[in-house]
Amino acid sequence: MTAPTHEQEPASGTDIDDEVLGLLRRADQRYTTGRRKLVAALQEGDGPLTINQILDVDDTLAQSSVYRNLMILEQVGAVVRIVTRDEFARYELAERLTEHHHHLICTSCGDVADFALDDRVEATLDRALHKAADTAGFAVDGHRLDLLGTCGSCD
Amino acid sequence: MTAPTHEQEPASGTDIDDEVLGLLRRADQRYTTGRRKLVAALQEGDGPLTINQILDVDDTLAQSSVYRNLMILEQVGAVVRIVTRDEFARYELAERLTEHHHHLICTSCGDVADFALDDRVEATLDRALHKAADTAGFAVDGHRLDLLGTCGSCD
DNA sequence: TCGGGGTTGAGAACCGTTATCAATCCCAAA
DNA sequence: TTTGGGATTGATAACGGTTCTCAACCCCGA
Ligand SMILES: [Mn+2]
Ligand SMILES: [Mn+2]
Ligand SMILES: [Zn+2]
Ligand SMILES: [Zn+2]
Repeated sequence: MTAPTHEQEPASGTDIDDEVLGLLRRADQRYTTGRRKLVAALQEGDGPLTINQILDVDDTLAQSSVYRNLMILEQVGAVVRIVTRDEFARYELAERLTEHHHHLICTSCGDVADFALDDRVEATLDRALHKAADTAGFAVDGHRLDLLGTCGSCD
Repeated sequence: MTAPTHEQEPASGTDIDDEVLGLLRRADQRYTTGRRKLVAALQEGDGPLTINQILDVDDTLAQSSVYRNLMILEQVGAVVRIVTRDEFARYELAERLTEHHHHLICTSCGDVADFALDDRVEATLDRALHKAADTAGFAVDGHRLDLLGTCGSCD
C-alpha cells in the first residue's frame, strides 16, 4: 500500500469485467458479448476513444449497437462520455473501474491521452475546489481537469 | 496591485470593445453592430452562454449570424467555444478579455457558472501540470478545470 | 454619389447521434 | 433438452445542433 487516496481501490486486470457485470446486473441488464468487446476495446486505449476509434479496434462491432451500449454502460456507471473540442464524443471506463486521472488534449490533432497528478496536488486542489464551491452554494460531485496544448506527435 | 498573476492585466469595462476591435482589425474583419451586440450579450452572463441564451438576451440577433459571428470571433481570439455535457455548445469571452477562471457545471440543469481559484493554488497547479506534461512530451497551452455537481437552484 | 466587396439572414444541407423495428439471441421455465 | 418470450442486435430512418448557400443589404472608400 502507498499513500492513501481519496477513493477506494479501483478494479484492475480482468475483474473489471466482474465489476461491470455487477453494475449491469443491478440495472437488470445483461453483459453480452458485444458489451464485453466494447469494454475490452476501451481498456486498450491509453485515453478516451471515439466511436470510430472503437470500431477500428474491433470491426466486428456494429455502429448502432456501439452507440446504444455505450449509452447503457454510461447509465449504469461503467463508462463516461467525454466531449473535448472537436465534434466527436469520446468514451472511457469510469474512474470506479480505473483510477482518477486527467486528459492531455492536443489542439492540433485532437487526440486525447491520460495523465495523473500527484496525490498531494490532488488533495490541495480538492480542498481549494470545495472551498470555492461552498461559497457558491454548489455541491461538488467531482472535477475535470484537462491540459490543452500540442502532443508529441504534432511537434 | 495585488499578488502578481501569471498573465497580463485583462481589459475591463467597455474597452473590451477596443480590444475586440483590434483583434478583428488584425484579421481584416469589421466590428459590426451584430458583433458588438454579441459581445455585449456575452458580457452580461455570469458564465458561458448557449446560442439560445444569447438569442434570449438579444432577440434582434439572427441565429445564423450568431453562429457565424461566434465562429469568427473565436478564430480572432475574442471568444472561446465550450462544450460541457449536454448537446449545446457555450460561448464566452476569451480570458485575454476577462480573467482566468473555471466553471461550475450543474449536472442537473446543465447551467454553467464561473468561479476562480486562489492565485497560490493556480500556481501550484500550473507547476504540477507542466511537470506532468513534460514527462509526456506535451507542450502546454493552458488548462481547463471544471467542477461537476449540483447548483444552488437545483438543491 | 456611386461602386463593389463585406455582411446579413432565411433556409437548405450536413453529420454525429438517437429512435425504430423486424430478426435474432438467450435465459428460464417446463 | 425443448420451448416460449422478453431482451438484444443492427440496418436504416429520423432527429437536431451546427454549418453552408446565396441573394439582398450594408458600409466604406474613391
Ligand atoms: Mn484531479
Ligand atoms: Mn486555473
Ligand atoms: Zn497531436
Ligand atoms: Zn442546476
